[in-house]
Amino acid sequence: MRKNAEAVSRVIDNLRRIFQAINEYSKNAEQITGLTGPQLWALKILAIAAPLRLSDLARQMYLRPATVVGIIDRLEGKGLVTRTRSVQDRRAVDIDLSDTGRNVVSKAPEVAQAMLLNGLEELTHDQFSSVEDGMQLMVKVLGAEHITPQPLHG
Amino acid sequence: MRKNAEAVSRVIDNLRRIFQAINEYSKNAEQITGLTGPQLWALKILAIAAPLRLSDLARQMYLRPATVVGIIDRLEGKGLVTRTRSVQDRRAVDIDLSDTGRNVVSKAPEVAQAMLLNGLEELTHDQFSSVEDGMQLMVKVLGAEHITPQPLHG
DNA sequence: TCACTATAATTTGCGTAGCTAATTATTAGT
DNA sequence: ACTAATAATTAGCTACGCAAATTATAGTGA
Repeated sequence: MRKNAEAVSRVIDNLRRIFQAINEYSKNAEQITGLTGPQLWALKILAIAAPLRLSDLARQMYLRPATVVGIIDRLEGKGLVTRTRSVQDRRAVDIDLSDTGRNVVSKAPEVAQAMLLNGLEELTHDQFSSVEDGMQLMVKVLGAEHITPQPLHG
Repeated sequence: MRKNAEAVSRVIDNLRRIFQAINEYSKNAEQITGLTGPQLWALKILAIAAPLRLSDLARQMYLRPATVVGIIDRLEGKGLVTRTRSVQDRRAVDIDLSDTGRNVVSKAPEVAQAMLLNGLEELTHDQFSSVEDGMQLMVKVLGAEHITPQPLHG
């Protein structure tokens, strides 16, 4: 179906704005928490699923174990995370949040999340429906239905 | 206005999917072109505005000049970009695309862009209107109206 | 039981990116 | 002519991300 090129451009520009906004919130969260994006991301996953084996955490982050070792090293150095050799399988290591780690992650700004929740609440029902339908269609257009939503690390 | 919590969750999940989809296209583009995200991003900006002073390029990338020096070093090493000392101000350096650079950037997958354009074209007018309105509102919710859209570097 | 293979985490070594602070060269102002 | 400001670069640091090699443990088959 033929469409106004300007309208299409507007949509793409808005998508770019959204993408950048999320990135900006991410950076902001890093400054506030003193943690890098990947570090915060690991903590968020652990907050949901800890304790986790290092390899499982790596899988959930779509990273190689070798990479996650470094991230966990730094988080352990900050006392936010603990390593425990598994008893059943002494090759494996269980990563868990420390009390301070749990504390940090609970206070970590939920990225756009908070602003999003508030903003969405302030829309009228019709507006909200537009957002709902529009986002749904956008996911389809991007072929992103298959994607399991991950935390917007920030 | 009170809303169905599940509906709100769905919207946020879809936003996450969109964010991840863009990131995945980015990674894909990196593999295809053999260039990293920042390198491709610099090229795309240059494709629009070259020649540019290094400091101006840095400004447009929201990076420090010291960082961009490294990126340009690598692009120059690959023969995609040229450095020319400015005649008017011999402190300044003009960065320009080489012919091969122009070639590479023109063939670089326009990220989601191509898929986006096709996908959007296939929507009905009503669906497209939903996307248009929904994205517009989302930008508002995120407070992202002020953002100048940058290429989705990938 | 012994040998072999597979698996989990780690180490090593490399490249890229991002920053600040210091340095060099040039321009502009007084 | 001297000084201050500006443009790019260099030096030195941290963090990611990877592949390949290493170490320790589990499991399996003869």
